[in-house]
This record gives sequence, structure tokens and C-alpha cells, in this order.
Amino acid sequence: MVINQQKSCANCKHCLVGKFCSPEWISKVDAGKNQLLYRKGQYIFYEGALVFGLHLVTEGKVKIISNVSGSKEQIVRLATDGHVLGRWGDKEDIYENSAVSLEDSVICFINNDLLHDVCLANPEFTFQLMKYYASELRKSGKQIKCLGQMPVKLKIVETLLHLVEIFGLDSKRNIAAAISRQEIAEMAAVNMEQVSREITALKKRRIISTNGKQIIINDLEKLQEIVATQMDILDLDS
Amino acid sequence: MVINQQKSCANCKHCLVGKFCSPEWISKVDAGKNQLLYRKGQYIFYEGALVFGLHLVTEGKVKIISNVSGSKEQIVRLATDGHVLGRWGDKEDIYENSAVSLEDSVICFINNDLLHDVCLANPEFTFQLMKYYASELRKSGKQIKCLGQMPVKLKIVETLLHLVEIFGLDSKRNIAAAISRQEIAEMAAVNMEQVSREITALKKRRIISTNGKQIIINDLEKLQEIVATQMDILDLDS
DNA sequence: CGCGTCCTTGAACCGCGTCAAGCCAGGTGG
DNA sequence: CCACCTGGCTTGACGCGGTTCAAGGACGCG
Repeated sequence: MVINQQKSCANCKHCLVGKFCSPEWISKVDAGKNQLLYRKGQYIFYEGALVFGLHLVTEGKVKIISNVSGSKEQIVRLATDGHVLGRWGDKEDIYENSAVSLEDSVICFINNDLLHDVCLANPEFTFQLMKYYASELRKSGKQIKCLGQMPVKLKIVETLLHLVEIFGLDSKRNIAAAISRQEIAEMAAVNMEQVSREITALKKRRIISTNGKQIIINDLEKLQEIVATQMDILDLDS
Repeated sequence: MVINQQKSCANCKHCLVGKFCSPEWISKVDAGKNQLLYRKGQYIFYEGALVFGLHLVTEGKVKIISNVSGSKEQIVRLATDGHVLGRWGDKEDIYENSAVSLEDSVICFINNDLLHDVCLANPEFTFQLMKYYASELRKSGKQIKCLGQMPVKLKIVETLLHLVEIFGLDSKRNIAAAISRQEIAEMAAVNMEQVSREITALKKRRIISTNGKQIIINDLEKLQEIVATQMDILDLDS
């Protein structure tokens, strides 16, 4: 994936602009937006920086992270094609999270002023954006519940399911994203050692397998059953 | 606070409808909305129920809770005057949280169809609603970080600060809401005993005091300092 | 082939959740 | 008006789950 020229929002499969704005406004956004390619691991914006506008993920995968006391990171949220990063910002508004691409990603940037104009002129777009945030808030609530109330093993299983939900599975049932054990740990708010132990346990039960760093989901239903019944993996017989 | 008649959105201090909709649409909402008084402890909507529309808190205090494995509850979010409960729902959309009033509260209900019409006709309203959800998502991220990465003592201090932020302090520096220890525990994802211990510790340091169930914040700066520096309360000398 | 990075596995410590007992305030009824 | 009861809160003791520490192993890369 290499882009040398800007792609119009009209041709963008998932983008809210292309789907819900009038043709004339799509042109205006095309003219005013800034489409960039971010390499794997690159920061899209930084915690503490001023919010100049909104980022839309054209194509790629992104993690939204928050730094904890210098060293540790918490992954707050994931984003992929069609998702939105950051938010409209009042002046002096700063980001409290950073966004980092998990793979080479194309991201559109729309500044605050343009965004406001687009929103006022295209209420259906604004409505959909509103729904998007409401839906993310809902997911966020789910994560709060998960982090707050579940034992470590279930947090990890839940995280695996979450990864499948966001990124999906490829033809070989691999989780379709290059996610490290460390990143799974940062999502589940657990240490890497526990993730490793849990993955080993799930492999022993043939529920998942691994191929290098790739995780293969053999039995999605079983994983869902585990969280649904709060089952302890070790309770299962082989 | 007793209401026998519906109050117009135009006279509602915090409501997004009154502030950002045109006069004619305020009338339409007044005609179509449903304003109800919920007594303390009453459910406004239930986890698992169909989403028929949006609730706006005219006046009062509400907790959004999620049930965990039958018995335990996690408080996901708090709401007060001007805040929004639930979200616009597609058909067959269900709530994954319940909303319960913490004190007698007046809540306006706007159904999905009316909400959609209002949004399309009043883009500035929709824009503000979008910003509201984005801002709640931001707060939610903060809570995820807090629950995931902080030791119990800091979770509790953070929760106290959060309560102050949402509900404020009255003239005697009481947290202006009737919150039980159990509810603080459900916010911080900790058990009640730990909350009790921590409150005792903070009292010994004169940072807070209590009057029955009321919590008095003597030294807000100190509380903020504790979370900012990840300080252990027991490390402080009296 | 040697080095670095990421992952795995084992062992030990300790934070915190659970259990249990007692306390305090408010409400109720004799 | 006091005795009792109930529900929420406090405090202590104990044990377990999970984090931390430490020692390899696997893999890729120069």
C-alpha cells in the first residue's frame, strides 16, 4: 500500500464523509483534508498535544494508548478502516491519549474549522458521527466492566475476542493483525507473563494455536463460551 | 422538586435542545418528549431492554451500571444535569447497561424518530451531541486507564476526585451527592472494605472528613497530588 | 555465529479480596 | 422513651491470585 496522491472521500469504502456528505461537500473535504501514510509504529498524534482536528482511518490499524507513570502503557481502544481517531477540539484542548499505527496505515486529517462546517452543512454526517462515538462509548463501558470485574484469565480471553471482533480472521483463521503478547497484555491490563501462560493453556486445549506471533482461533464458540460462563480454562478436561 | 406539568426545553438550563435547537423545534420537542420524575433508586432503563430513544437529565443524578455475573455491579458512568443517558438506537438495539437515579431526578425522554428529525433539522444540536459523546468517551478512557493500571488506594482517591468533578462540592465542602461506600467500591472496581480502610486512612491525614455517610473534602489539592505523584497515603507523615 | 528482542516458564512474594465479627445510626413498635 | 432490629459501615485476620523477579529458549538479523 503506497499512496502518492490523495484519494477522494467519494471512493473511500468506509468513510463517513463519502457516505453521508453531499457531493459538493465531498469535494470541499477532498480539497481541505490531508491524507497521510503512517508507517507501522509511527505516532499519529501524541498525548498532551493540541487537538487541531479529527483523524479518519482510511485503511489500516491503529491503537490508542495512554501512558502510565512513565513506563507502562494502557491500550484504551483499537481502530481500523472507517474508524475515527481523536475528536473535535476546542482551542487549548489537548489529547490525553496517543495514537500509534499497528501497521502501515492511511489516515485522513480534517481540521476543526472544516469539520465544524461539514457538520453544520451535512446533518446526516454529523448524526452518524454522533452514533459512532455513542457506539464507542458503549464498547468502552464493556471494557470497563471487563477490566474491573474479571479475573486475569477471562480478561485475556475477552481481549482475544475483542481482537477478532475488531480486526477479524483471515482465511487461515489467524487474527488479522500483528499484535504482540505485550500489546495483548496492555489491552487486558495484565502483564505479559500471564498472557503467555494463558495462551499456552488455550493451546493445550486446542482452542487456539500459534504460528510464530500469529494467533490462530480454532474454536471461536468455545472462547465465547468461556467468557459467557466465566469458566476457568483449567477446569476443562482435555 | 415536584413536577406536575412538563417544563419546556426552552427553560431548561443545561439541556442541549434548549440551547442549540431553533424555537420551532423546541416547541416540537416539547410536544413530543416525555418528562418524568424518577424517585431515588428507581430504574430509568434496564440492561437488555430495547432502545426506544434518548434520555436527557433535566435535573438530578444518575448512575449507569452494568451487572456482573448475577450479583456484582460495575458503575460505568455517572450523569447529572444536562447529561445524556443511553443513545439513539437502531431497531433491535438493546441497552447493555442500566440507568438508576441516585436521587429524585427529572428526566426527558425523546424517541428515536423524533431525535433523528431533530438532529437533521438542527445540525448545531447534533454537533454538540456528538461532542458530548466524544467527551464521555474521553472520560471513559481515563477510567479504563485508572482501573487497569492503578493500585487499589489510588483507584479510590481517583474515584473521589471523579465524584467531585461530576457532582461538585456544596458550601460545606461535602461531595454533593448521596453516595454509599458500596457505590464508591462499584465505581473503583474494588470491594467495600478497601474503600472503608482508605477513607479511614485519608481521615487520619485530615485530607477528608466524614459526617455520617457524607464525605467532606478538606484538601482537594492534596488528593490531586496523591494521584499525580502515585503517592501511597501511608507514606505521608502526619 | 553472536547478539538482541520477544517470548516462555518457574518460583517467591505480597496486595487485595474474602470471611467474620463487631459497631453505629436510624427506624419501629411495644 | 427505650429496646430491639436492620442495614450500612468498620476493622482485623487469613489465604489466594497475580505481579514481580529471574533464568532460559526461540527467532530474526547483521
